[in-house]
Amino acid sequence: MLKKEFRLRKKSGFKVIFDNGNNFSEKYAAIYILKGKQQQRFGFIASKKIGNSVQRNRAKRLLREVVRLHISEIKPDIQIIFIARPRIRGVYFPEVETSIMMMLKKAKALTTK
RNA sequence: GAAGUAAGCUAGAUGAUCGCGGGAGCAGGGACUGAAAAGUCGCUCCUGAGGAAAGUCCGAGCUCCAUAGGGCAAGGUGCUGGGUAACGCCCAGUGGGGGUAACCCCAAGGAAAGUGCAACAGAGAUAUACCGCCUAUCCAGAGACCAGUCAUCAGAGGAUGGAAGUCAGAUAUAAUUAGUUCUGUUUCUGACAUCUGGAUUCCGAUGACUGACUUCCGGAUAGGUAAGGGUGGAAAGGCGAGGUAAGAGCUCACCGGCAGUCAGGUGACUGGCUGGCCAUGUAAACCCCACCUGGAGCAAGACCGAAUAGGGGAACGAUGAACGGCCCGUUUUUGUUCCCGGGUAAGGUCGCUGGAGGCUGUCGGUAACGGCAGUUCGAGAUAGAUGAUCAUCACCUCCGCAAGGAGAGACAGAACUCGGCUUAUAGGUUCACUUCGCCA
RNA sequence: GGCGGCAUAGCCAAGUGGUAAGGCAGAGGUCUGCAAAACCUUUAUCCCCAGUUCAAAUCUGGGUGCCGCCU
Repeated sequence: MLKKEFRLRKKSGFKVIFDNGNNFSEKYAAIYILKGKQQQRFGFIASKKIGNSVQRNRAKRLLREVVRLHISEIKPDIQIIFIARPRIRGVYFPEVETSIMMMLKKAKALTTK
């Protein structure tokens, strides 16, 4: 779990990103991404397609863990919404991690070293 | 040892690193967000999912609507007694059903208050008479029997006869002889048996007619009957005996049900005695009886803050609104609906967890449960915490002689809080009991 | 989180305990020189599992899936 500072907590915050952001997707998740001069924030969504509440919570925790471990690599002025997809059920963390990081790199959300 | 029955327990453990929610303490100097209320950012310690947290099916607390009131309607529950804050839950019993048994299951009041429904089949579905059985009368017919008449046939019988035969007698004759002596032949008479013939009569059969009687069959009418038929889930208690024209609880024995009564039990109910014989099923159909239920739900509701408008027009309107089925009653004074235009749409805090709480002991109670004493504090989020990685051990499966290796680990995530029910669930484990087999 | 509703053939659907209407679509056939139209035929685990009843799509209980309302 991220600190509250880095969470998207308002409905309008989500709405702005959905309306103006770019979207990417891959096997385990889809993302909406918005770059600009805002506070760095992240949101996580798991719909009922994913499964019951245990499976939905598990999906969001995996995505949060990816962000937590790699937050220093992500650009500081960016807001991202992660949407879990049904195939994430039963998958272990390392596989999700590599997959998500590949996508973020493709979306140019990482700081260039 | 095998197969079961029942009641429980558990729901991997330990450690390390990096994180998250909550509480307390420290720092209270500051920084940031915001219009404000308020929130975010540091360190230490403590703490952080379940037996079902689930389904939301019942019951309560709590909050608002009136201090939650009355009647009707509507809904729910439904053997008895107890437990409980309450319940549709639990315990103990009663009755019924299942199982060899341990044990399990049952929405189990009333069908004799009334109404409805019971398709198809069947004569008939809550009362019937179709077939059948029985009685009486009538009609027509048939068969058998009786009497009479007629006809035919068969049989018995055998009159008057006929034929040939045998025997006896008489006569004539031929030959013969002593001799009508014997023999032969002819004719006649008699007897016998055979064959033929068949009158009257008798008996029988068949047919026709007449008369009388009885039986049977068919039909009609008037009744009696509910044994039997066959349908159906269900056909007027069951079965047996007596009884009857035929039958029938018509009578009787046993069983079952009902009513009354006596005894036992708090009661459901059980047992005994007596009586009479009537009752289809369905109430998870309406209904009757007893008991229960006011409505909404923490997105309840309260407070703080910001913005704003107590805007304009039209219609309805005290038979209004609160009041969510109706009436009464109470309260309120403007209310409701539609149209036009404007504003807001990233509010916050409390409610929020110490409670019908857990654990231990003891006492009462068959038990559910309750009393008393001691002890203990175990989540409180709001885009919604409880996670990720690694190591060791334990359990299960597979490979392997082994060392070891590989894999799997269920159902499922608090959302105001409790008590239940129901549903999902890999495995592991404890105690008690039943049946069968084997050994001693 | 709370409250409420629905489920009948491929689709739309009627159905008051007693044989599951109807329309569209599909398939086959009749008709036609070929089509269209018309006509005929055909297709049901009444979401699932139990219970009540002689009998359940219907009544009752439990489950599954879908939809809607309340900030």
